[in-house]
Amino acid sequence: MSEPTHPFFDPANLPDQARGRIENMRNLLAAGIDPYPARVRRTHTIAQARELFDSGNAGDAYVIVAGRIKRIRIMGKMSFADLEDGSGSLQIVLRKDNLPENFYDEVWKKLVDLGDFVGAMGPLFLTKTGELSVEVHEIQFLSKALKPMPDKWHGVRDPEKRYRRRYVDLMANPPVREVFRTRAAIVRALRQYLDDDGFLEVETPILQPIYGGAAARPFTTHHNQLHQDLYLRISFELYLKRLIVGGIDRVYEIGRDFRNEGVSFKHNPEFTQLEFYEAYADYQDVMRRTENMIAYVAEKVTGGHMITWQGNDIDLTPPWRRIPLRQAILDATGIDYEAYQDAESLAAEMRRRGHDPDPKSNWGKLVDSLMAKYVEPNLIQPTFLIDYPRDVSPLAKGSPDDPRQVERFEGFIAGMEVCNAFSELNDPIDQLQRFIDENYRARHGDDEAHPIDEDYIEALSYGMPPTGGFGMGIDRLTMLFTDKDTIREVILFPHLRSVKDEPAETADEE
RNA sequence: GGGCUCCUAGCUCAAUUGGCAGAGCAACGGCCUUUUAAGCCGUGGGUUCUGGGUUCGAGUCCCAGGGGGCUCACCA
Repeated sequence: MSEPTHPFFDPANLPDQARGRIENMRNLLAAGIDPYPARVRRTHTIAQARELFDSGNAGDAYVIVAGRIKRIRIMGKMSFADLEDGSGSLQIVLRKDNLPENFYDEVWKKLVDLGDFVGAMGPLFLTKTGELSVEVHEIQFLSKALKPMPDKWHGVRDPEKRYRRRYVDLMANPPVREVFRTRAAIVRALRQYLDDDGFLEVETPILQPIYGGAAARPFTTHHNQLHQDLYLRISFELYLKRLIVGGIDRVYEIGRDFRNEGVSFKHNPEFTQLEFYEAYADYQDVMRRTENMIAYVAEKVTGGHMITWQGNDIDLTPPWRRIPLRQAILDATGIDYEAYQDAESLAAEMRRRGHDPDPKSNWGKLVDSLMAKYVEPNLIQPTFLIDYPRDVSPLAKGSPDDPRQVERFEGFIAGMEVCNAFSELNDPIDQLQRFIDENYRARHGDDEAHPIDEDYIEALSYGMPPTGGFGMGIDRLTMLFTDKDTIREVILFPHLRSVKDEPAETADEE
């Protein structure tokens, strides 16, 4: 059994602790002990062992528990160690007298390291101080850890280390696991809610020849055999609405979107989205469903409707506040955007009031920037802003009484946009015109504008019933329920720049 | 992309005005059969992110680069 020649395990490259652990592993092999056996005869998870003892039926029967050694306390001829598996942790007690000849001194004290996985066999008992423990008569190695564990008390703090090596974060910082259990519970509750209400879960293409459904720049990729450029989807919207056309009246998808844009505390290049579409519903129906759905999730995850986020107590009980966007911006800035019918006059008014509008913005984007800067951060309690400018909503249905507005809302909690929804535009002629407008913008510098999706127009031409559509970021929702202030804490492997192993040498070359 | 800021032992963190690079945990050696962040005695461990520069002397000051964090811009 020769070891590979690779710098990774070259002792010359290793810190002394890792070197010592590899040495211990070799000594195990030399003693005829397999450091990486194929299986363990585990009889109980740690939680099951505790239940067994609590039931009073444990008696003197031997159990075998297995897990990672988190702490060791050697008291001479007797040792205590804390064993941890996915269900909890349990103390094991070793006495020199209870173990095979020389095992205690030569193997346990010398070759076992913190972080190793072992199986421990023996009866359950209570120590003098009342700690449930296994009185160990036999220890089996399950997996040797060749790297030292982080600090047993402080864990690992450096965010870069935590995100790049999330496995270390998870093993050293137990609360992190809880975040991802909560995240799973949220997704489970959403599925339950929608499934119970007759929604069909589907999966639509991630690789798309034409991207759309959101204002964002895509990632581009290429299919070699077909000589075809493809995009990673930025939304599911246009595919899900094709399914509405096809007669699937209630449909949803939970999956990954990819947007080629900046990274921030609430933006990751790939993120998880829920979208649902409901035929014969409008945005008012969707609003009611949204607040009920999130309240349902809150009940499932927390048992109630109250959450605390960064010190703010937030009440998710329906109904949520509904404020027309126009009113919200008027209240926050004193600007009634309806009084300024084009970008030039609105921008002028904004400048008059001391704002600094982006000169490239069209009217809709100016309105949106006012909302994002002066309204959104203050929407701590759940709030729907309703009735948006048509300019920024190329897929939403116009309001019957105001051609400049669409039937759209966004939901805000804790100063963050968590969802976006509207009455879907189902007039294929209107939709085509909007695509043409977008395409014009795209060719004039707006790199987030939509390309024309002719097949989507084709689909609408077969007739799509009045439909309410909805999209929500699962990551942001998880931030709320786990009281985290950055999206990186709720994504297991958030995007980070890769570390170049090449020194700066190449930088100066021409 | 701009501004600010951080990067020191396996981990968590110190290091005065530029003056021998330290502690706790972890590791190694010893004592210890009821500990639970065990304790006690002793020992080793550093490319101070990388590369230049200033200086008698650089973790510290300057320049360039890499990575992280915050923030602004951007991101409906």
